[in-house]
Amino acid sequence: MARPLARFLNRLLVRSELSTSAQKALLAIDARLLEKGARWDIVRGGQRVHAACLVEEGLVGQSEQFADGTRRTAAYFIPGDMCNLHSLPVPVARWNITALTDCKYYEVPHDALWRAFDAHRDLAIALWRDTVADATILAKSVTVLSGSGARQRVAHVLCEFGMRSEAARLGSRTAFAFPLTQAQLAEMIGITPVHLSRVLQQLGRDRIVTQLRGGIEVIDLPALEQIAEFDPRYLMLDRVPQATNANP
Amino acid sequence: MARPLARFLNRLLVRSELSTSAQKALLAIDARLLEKGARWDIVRGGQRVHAACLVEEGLVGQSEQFADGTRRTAAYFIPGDMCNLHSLPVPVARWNITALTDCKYYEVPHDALWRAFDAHRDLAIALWRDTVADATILAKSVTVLSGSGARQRVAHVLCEFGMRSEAARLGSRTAFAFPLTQAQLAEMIGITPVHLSRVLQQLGRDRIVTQLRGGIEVIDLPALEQIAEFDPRYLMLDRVPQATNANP
DNA sequence: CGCCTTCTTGAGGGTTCTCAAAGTGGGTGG
DNA sequence: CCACCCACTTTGAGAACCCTCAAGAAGGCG
Repeated sequence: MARPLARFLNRLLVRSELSTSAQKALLAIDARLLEKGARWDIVRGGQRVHAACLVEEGLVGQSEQFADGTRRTAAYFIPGDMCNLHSLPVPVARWNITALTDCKYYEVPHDALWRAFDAHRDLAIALWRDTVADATILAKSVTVLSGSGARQRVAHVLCEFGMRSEAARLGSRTAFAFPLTQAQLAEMIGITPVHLSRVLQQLGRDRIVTQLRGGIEVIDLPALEQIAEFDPRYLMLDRVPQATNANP
Repeated sequence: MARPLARFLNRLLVRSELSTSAQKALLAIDARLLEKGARWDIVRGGQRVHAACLVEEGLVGQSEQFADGTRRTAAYFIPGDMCNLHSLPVPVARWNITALTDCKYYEVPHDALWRAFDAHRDLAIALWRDTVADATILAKSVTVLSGSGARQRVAHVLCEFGMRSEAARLGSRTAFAFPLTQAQLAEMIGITPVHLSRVLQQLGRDRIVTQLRGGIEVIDLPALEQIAEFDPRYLMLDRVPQATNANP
């Protein structure tokens, strides 16, 4: 694609207004497209990072390795997400960035992003805001994990994944690709694969969701959202009021 | 105090180098000191926010209200933390900011922060980095909640609270004020108060921690850190390499 | 066809929850 | 100084949820 950052611009525009000059500056950035198989570590914790990773295809996770060798995934990223944007202000990685499935991603050099950051105040704020949006999703994960049982956790992640897929124009909130294995999903929501399998079957028997090959179809979205107590506002998919205070 | 943001500057300096002019600009910001009792909502979700809140005394939480009236706290803030810094790039609150104990805090007007942001590039990056540090703590909470039992959760929050208290010069990592009730702590780590009580007693019987009046004393820090699998690097308390790419 | 990964099913056990009641301690007013 | 009240903590017993272990079924790919 001629404009590697096209999808990322689309994501930024969901949450921020951007001047045409800022948009052009972003689209002018060149980036290398890489392709890796599942379980490839794009970044390892401790590394000095010089580029951010823009997911183009597949799914990427932010995970941590524990003493016993198991991994725990704190967040996932879909195409259009800059999974590593926080590496710009914090260039030493504290987390592993790992391909959860086969995937393609762009390596966007930090210095190009810094130049855009310095040249366009609205873009600088949009980038900051984007990392805050990711943080809000993490905060939501904390409350979901700390306060609900397996059925609600599953329902919530399905609601969120659908909404994010729709916002990224990858599908609709009721029918979307879902390439994770049950083992991966189970680990993300903090239950065992065995129990996840049972919960998904129950949701199927209740005629709320069905699993297709590598995809999810939500049959009864209101019911699913009620189980999840899903309130999509935390995703910030509406354009929030701008920080209008201009440089005096 | 003549310089309301003195503690916040201290926190920023833990993670970022700042030019003396940036430091002066920060210290020159004036802010109103407010005092509120426990359970006071400093900010309610949905509100348009015009000031960030710098905790001066007491504990502040970032929480969400659920349909059944219960609250779930995703993060806590200690003196020196700007609990609301993300409101600068995202001025519509998505969370409640609530006094967990009686507390004092400064209301730091957004426009003053924006002026400092615009005038000092290093400060702008330090502010961004600070919100990323908060996000990293949230990510850590996700992995702790999704992957461990009650004993490890308790151990982890005690380790983290100690380290953060020490970094903020409020105590040491083995002896620090801890003004939360067991009910509040239980809700934060996703267990019931009843069970938390039992876990704390067991930690006491094992001679690992003792509870004082409104405080914690860690008797056996290595044991506690082992239970928690605690690795303090995620707190970013060492000064990370600067993003040195200057404006060309 | 055979192997590999993934998903499913079953049974038993452990952790944590719920509900209820009693104990503790600080603060207040008599 | 004592009595009372309130919020917080502790204790106990039974139940629910989820985990562990193990084995079998299903699907993709050589």
